[in-house]
Amino acid sequence: MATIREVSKRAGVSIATVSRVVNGNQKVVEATRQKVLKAMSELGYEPNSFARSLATNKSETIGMVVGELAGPFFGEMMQFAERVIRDEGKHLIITSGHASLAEERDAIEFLLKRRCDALILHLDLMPDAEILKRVDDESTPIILVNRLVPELAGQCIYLDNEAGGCLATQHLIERGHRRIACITGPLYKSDARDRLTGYRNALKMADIPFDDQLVVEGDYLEQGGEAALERLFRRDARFTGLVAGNDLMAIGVIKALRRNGLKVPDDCSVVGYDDVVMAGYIEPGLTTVRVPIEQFGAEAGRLALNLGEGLSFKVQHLFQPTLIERASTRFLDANDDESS
Amino acid sequence: MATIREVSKRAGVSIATVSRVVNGNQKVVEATRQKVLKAMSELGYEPNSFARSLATNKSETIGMVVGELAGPFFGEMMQFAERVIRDEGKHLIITSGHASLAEERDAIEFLLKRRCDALILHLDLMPDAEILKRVDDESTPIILVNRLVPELAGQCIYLDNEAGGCLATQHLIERGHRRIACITGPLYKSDARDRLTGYRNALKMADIPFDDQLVVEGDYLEQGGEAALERLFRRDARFTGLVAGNDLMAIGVIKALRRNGLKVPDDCSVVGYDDVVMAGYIEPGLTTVRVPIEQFGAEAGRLALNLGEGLSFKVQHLFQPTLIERASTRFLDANDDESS
DNA sequence: TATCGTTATGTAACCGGTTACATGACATTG
DNA sequence: CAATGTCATGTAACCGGTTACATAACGATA
Repeated sequence: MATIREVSKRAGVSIATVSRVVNGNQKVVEATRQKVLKAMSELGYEPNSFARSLATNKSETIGMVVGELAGPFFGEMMQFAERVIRDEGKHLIITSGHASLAEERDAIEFLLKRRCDALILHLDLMPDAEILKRVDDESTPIILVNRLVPELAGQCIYLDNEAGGCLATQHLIERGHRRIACITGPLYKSDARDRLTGYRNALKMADIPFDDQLVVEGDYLEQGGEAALERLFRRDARFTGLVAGNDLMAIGVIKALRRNGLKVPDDCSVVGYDDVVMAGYIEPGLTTVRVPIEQFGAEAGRLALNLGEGLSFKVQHLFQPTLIERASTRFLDANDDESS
Repeated sequence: MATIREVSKRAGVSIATVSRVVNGNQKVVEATRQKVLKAMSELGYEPNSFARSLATNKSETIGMVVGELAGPFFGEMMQFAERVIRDEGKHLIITSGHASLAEERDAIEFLLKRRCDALILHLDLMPDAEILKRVDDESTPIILVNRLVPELAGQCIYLDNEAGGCLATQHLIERGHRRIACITGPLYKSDARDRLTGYRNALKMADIPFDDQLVVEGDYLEQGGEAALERLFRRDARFTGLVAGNDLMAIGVIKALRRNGLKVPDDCSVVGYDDVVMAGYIEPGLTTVRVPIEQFGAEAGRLALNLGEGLSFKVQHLFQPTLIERASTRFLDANDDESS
């Protein structure tokens, strides 16, 4: 593998001149430039990225931590982030937090050691306080996706989850439902709390009294959705519609309803949240709140490039959810009443 | 950020000694070692990975090219590969080939520039010859996943696709089907050809004559599955069962059958291939050939570590498919005959 | 006690770039 | 024509590690 010195010798110039040609940021007379380019291509020269990074203290690399590498949600986010970042000739290193706080910390350390120019973090478990401390301690810019830490709003890409929770609930209210159950995500997560607040707001706007017997805390997992539904049944809660904190739980709910001999949407309308790929494939198609995950990825990538590489893309931080209507919700007929 | 010289000064030793302590490969007297460790932790020293890579010409990084970062197939592969690689303290850089030959080339160049210690490639479009040439030219070890290039068998992790195609077909034959349609993947891909060969073998073993009117070439996409089915219909082909080259096409087929007023499995049994997550969620659950994608990921990771980092894991190269029976296939009754 | 071998540690060259500063060629100006 | 400024290019220090080789300290042996 050719070095810059070999190129300089062959072109009959100094290494500094070769460096200038390679980086194209300083003036070099055209004739010299051509000599250098010729020598470079003859030798098949490729600059050594380690040497460059050592000298410049820049890695041209963005690090990313996701919850799971598998799973539709993260896949699309990575896909779009990588696009944006590679288009600028930078690299994306992805690591997984594997859904545990220790692993999240580990993944971050791992990327910091690599001296990434910026970090895009999708953290499920790390509390705000710890994130803030890290941001203070480290000089590496940190971008947070799908999460709003108020003190760090300028570094966050997030969804208006209150609006999303409201949207899902209003969809059912508009279709005549008044007894609407809610299976939330884990309430230590702000997005789960926000979605619940949206649910309450929608009820209030429709003058439907809030009934805490209709609310259960879930865990964002499919099994958790089933379990939450069982809990509602045990309470003898009566409802004609249900909003789930995410699609996975909604899918669990639909399965559990079916197991109990109930049909969706005939006996109960169900709304999900996220619009994962599967939502369009299950039976019935899941009505859900769409999170623009591709845009999350792309914008997080751009923000990382801005903060870490000194570029200046325009970045949208706050996104609004939209409702995707499929077949899991229906209008309540005049003669329908409460179902279990 | 502290450097090795600062640590050496603080500990009152030379930089070489610090380096020895950090790498732990040469003898250092325990008392000295402790002094160095103390200085290191007091200064919060982290070795600069660029400097190290520059000196050793090793990056401690494995590069990976996948077709798409999104999508269930690749997600799981990445997940398991990353696990294995990170457990050894190495890094995984993932880039996407974005389903185009130019992008596959680009992705490889990209990783080579980074001087990865080994490359794990999931290449859809690059022909064998080009891969062989690259392997010859580059000194970086290359691992191929889900693909067998005969000359490079020791660097491949692959499935017995002939057995898989046979398995899917036999499943239908055992259930009384004799007119079995086959929608293949793109036949320039060896896996698609192998699966087709498996289909033919199964027929031969059951003394069912091969009928090329029952075979259509597809493209491994959902839409392509629908289109392929339409083509079978236009031929007036009659069959009671169908094996698809992958799950996506099988899903397309099921949709198209339903659009034509036919029920699965009542009017036609359908077998997929891959066992993607969705296969378990669609209605009816898809009977399919399971590709052990997690193992592909893990083994590819281990092989990369062996070849690129000098480790010596035991690696399994060839995997056998298994059949997952769900609800999209059924026994043919005595009174059933040909459908559409 | 002189000599030798062993072994922990130090010295310095090297990896391959970037870049501040020096240099020298040439044009411009009084 | 000397002085000055401009600008392309060269020189060399530096980034922060690794490691071959040199060195010094010490114990063993004759």
